[in-house]
Amino acid sequence: MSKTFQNISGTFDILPDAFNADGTVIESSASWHFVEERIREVMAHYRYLEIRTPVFEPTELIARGVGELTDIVSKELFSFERGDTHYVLRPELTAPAIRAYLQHHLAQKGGVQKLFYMGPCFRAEKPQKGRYRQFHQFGVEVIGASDARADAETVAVMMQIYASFGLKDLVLKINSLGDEQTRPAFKNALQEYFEPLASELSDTSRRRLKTNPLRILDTKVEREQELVKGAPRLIDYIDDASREHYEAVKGHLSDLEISYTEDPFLVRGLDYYTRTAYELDSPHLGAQSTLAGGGRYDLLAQELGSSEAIPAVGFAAGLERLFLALAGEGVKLPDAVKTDVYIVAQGEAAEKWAFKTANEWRSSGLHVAFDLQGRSMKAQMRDANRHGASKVVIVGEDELTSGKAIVREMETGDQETVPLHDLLDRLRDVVR
RNA sequence: GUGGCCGUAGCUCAGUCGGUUAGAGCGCCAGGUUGUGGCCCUGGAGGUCGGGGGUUCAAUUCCCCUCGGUCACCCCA
Repeated sequence: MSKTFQNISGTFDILPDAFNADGTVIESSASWHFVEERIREVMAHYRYLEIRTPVFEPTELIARGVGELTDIVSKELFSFERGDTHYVLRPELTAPAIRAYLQHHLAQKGGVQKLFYMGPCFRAEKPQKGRYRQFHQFGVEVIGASDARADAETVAVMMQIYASFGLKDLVLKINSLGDEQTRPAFKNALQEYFEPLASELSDTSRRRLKTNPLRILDTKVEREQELVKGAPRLIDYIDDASREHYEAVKGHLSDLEISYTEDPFLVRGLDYYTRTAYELDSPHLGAQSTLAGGGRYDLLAQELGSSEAIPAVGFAAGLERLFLALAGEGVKLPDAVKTDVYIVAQGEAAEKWAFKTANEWRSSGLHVAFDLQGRSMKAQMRDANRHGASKVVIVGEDELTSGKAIVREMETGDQETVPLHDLLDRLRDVVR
C-alpha cells in the first residue's frame, strides 16, 4: 500500500549531485546556479534588466500572442480553469513580457526597454532529448526600437553568453521574413509550385504542402531537395523596407565580427515574427538542433491590444539545451560550494560547543559543517572528507578543559593546537 | 498523439537455454587504529529481478496487459 511518488513525466528534479534516482543525468543545482549567474552577468553588462512574470497566464493572451494555429497553442498547452476564467501554464515568455510592458505602461518611462527573463516554461509534448514538459528558458526583449542595431545587439548578447561558457560548435543562421504580407504570399507561391509535383513528394511533404509548405524546404529526402532547388525564394517576396533592414542588420553583425550563415529557408515556428529571424544551432542536442531562436516581432504588441505599433526584437534560449551543449563540448561545471571548516566533536560537552561555535563562525562568513548523528570520530572525519572541508577542528573533553582545539589541514594532514578564542582568526584565512 | 528500444541492489551492469539461499564493481555502514579522513584489508546492511495476470510441478527467466524510462517522428527552447 505504501508507494512513493514520482515526478511527472517530462519534468525533472535538480539535485545537489548530478544524477537523479531514476538514473537520468541532470546537472547539479550548483551547475544551474553557475550557469544562471553567468547569464545574469552578461545581461548586466549589456544593460538588460530582469522581468519576472507569473508562470500562468490567461489562455487568451497566449493564444493571441503565440498564434492559434501554432502547434504550441493548438496541442501543447497545459490548461485549466476556475469558474469562467481559463488559464494556461506559459509555453514561452515573449507574450507575457509584452503583456507586462503594455500593462505597466513601460513605454511611458521613455526610451527603449531592454528586458531579460529566465524561468520555467511548459509544453505538453512527448519528452525526448533536449525537450521537456517543464523546461527553462532565458531570453531578451528589446521593446520600442526598430533600429537594425537593436536586432544586432540581441544577437550580440546571445553570442556573448554562449562564448562566455567557451562554447565553440555554434552555427548562427539568419534570415528575413519580410513584413506581414510576405509570408502568406510566399506560402501561396510555394503551394502553387509544389502542387503539380505532389505525386513526387513523400507523404510527410505532401501533408506539409497543406499545413506548412515552408517546411518542405528543409526536407531530408534527396529527390525532394532537387525539387526544392527550383522552388520560389523567400527573398524575392520581401518588401524593400524589410530588405534594407536586413542588409543593415547583417552590416552591424559584421561590425561586431559576429559570423553568421544566411539561411533563406529559416522560418521560426511562432507566428509573430517579422523581418529578422535568427537561430543558433549546436550539433550536441540530439534530434534537436536549436540552442536559441529569435527575431523581430513588430506586430505582436498590437495583437495583444496596443493601440499603436511597438517594434520589438528578442530571442529565447533553452537552459537544458545549453547544458547539453556544454556537456557535448566537455565544458566542466563547478561542483557544490566547498566546506571551509568541519568541526569534529567527541562527547556531549564538545558537541554542544561545536553546535554553538559553528553557528557563530557561519555568521562570520565561514562555510561550516558538523555531524548531526553523534557518530564516531572516524565517521566524522570521513564525513569531513566527503564535504571537501579544507580544515577540520577537533574538539573533545581534553580540548575543552585545556581551552585548546586541534586544527587539521585536510590536504596535508598537518595539525596544530590553537586556543579556542584564537580559532576564528586562525580559520579566517580559509576565506581569504 | 504515433513508433523503436529498455526496466535485476542507492548507481553502472552481469546472470538464469524456466529449477535449491539472485551476483559484481562503485557507493553506504562498521572493524582493522578503544580520539583522526583520503589509500589498503576485512566484514555488513541493502533486491516483492517495475506492477498485474497467464502458461507451468516450478517464472526474475516464456506469453499478454499495464506502468515507468529512453530515443525518434510531428514540432520546437
